[in-house]
Amino acid sequence: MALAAAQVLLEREGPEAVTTRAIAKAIGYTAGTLYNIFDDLEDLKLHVNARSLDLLHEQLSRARRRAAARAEATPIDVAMALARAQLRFIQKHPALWQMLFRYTLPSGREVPDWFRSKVAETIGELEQAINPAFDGDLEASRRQARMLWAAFYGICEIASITKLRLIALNEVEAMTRELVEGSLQRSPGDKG
Amino acid sequence: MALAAAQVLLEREGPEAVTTRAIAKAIGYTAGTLYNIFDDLEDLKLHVNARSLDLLHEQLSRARRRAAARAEATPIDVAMALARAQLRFIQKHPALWQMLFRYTLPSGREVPDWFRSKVAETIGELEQAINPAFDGDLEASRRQARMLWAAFYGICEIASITKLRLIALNEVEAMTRELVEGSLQRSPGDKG
DNA sequence: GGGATAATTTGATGGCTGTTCAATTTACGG
DNA sequence: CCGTAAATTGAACAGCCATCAAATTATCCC
Repeated sequence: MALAAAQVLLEREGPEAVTTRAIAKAIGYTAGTLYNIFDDLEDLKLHVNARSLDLLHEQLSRARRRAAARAEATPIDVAMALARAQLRFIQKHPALWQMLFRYTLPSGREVPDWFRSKVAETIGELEQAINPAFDGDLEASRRQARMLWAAFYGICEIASITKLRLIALNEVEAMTRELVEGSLQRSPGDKG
Repeated sequence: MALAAAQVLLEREGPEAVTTRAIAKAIGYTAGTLYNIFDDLEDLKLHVNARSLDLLHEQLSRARRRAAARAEATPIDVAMALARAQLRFIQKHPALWQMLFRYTLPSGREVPDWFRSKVAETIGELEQAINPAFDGDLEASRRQARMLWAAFYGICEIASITKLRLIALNEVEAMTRELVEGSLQRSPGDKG
């Protein structure tokens, strides 16, 4: 499968090694053949990202279910379990993570709907995690989940990607805890 | 100046239009000449980013001073003023913002120290803003500032860059307020 | 001013890249 | 076994970054 080969190339030699010729050679074909399967190299990368997203979603889902199974688990506990699971994913597959979110499409191209849905489903795990804290207010839960996920995403990005050394990796968990507790520990209806 | 030409190209035709030939043509030279000034196209982009960062820093600094001048201004107010200033920058110069933070260096290349310092100085504005809330604990203030900035960065990214339609632009301010209040409204020493 | 030296600019070139497409090879059904 | 359909190829095109010897321009000293 071309996607598997692209993924291996991505993880082993970095994003710039994902070229049509390299992928084709890895699966014993020629560059032209890829254009019978995918519209584009961009299209191929999108499908690689879809696989990564599925993998991430699966691991998050597993982590959430395991954390939620404990009777004494608070929404904060479950959210933190999700954060830790995502951190494990990032550390285990840094190249996949990088391609998945830091990659930007050429101007004028849009992310297809089915991909957007995948992302929404993944964030849905966090929504389910914090849902109990919003007794029934699904809309507030959704909003807060997206906010939390985006904020956590930012922390991960600043910490790992650019190697700016602004946030050390061992600070991420503490910062995330601060973030999560700040958002969930106050009573949900509290508008300041 | 080559940097100014590159910036115009970036803002007018997007990141993929920033090529050696295009920049050279814009300033009436040939591609080769750029290599007498910069090591690399990567090096040139780095200097473009440095200019953008200077501009952002200047606008943040102005916003912080103006907000802090008001006697009744709380740290939350000043932090929110900074967030709004940064949002204005992103909306006014989307391409600069994109190149500034979403751009990733080829594997094996590091961000130089002087650039790291610039970023740290910019985040320093937020640190100064929230400093009064941490009565004297500079280290805690620094940590919280970096956390807040990274989280806010994540919200901006998810909202604007990928066009995932997960966060609408008019939700950003409310989410940021939630974020800032959650982090600053609890008493600083409060560890849950 | 003139001539030697240094700095700057160029144009051609090499090795990549994604993408297209006619020609060839392979597979399949009658 | 043959004819049609599908799959694959390899050459080619246009663009990219980067290099470097050659040509041009500027500078300085006499």
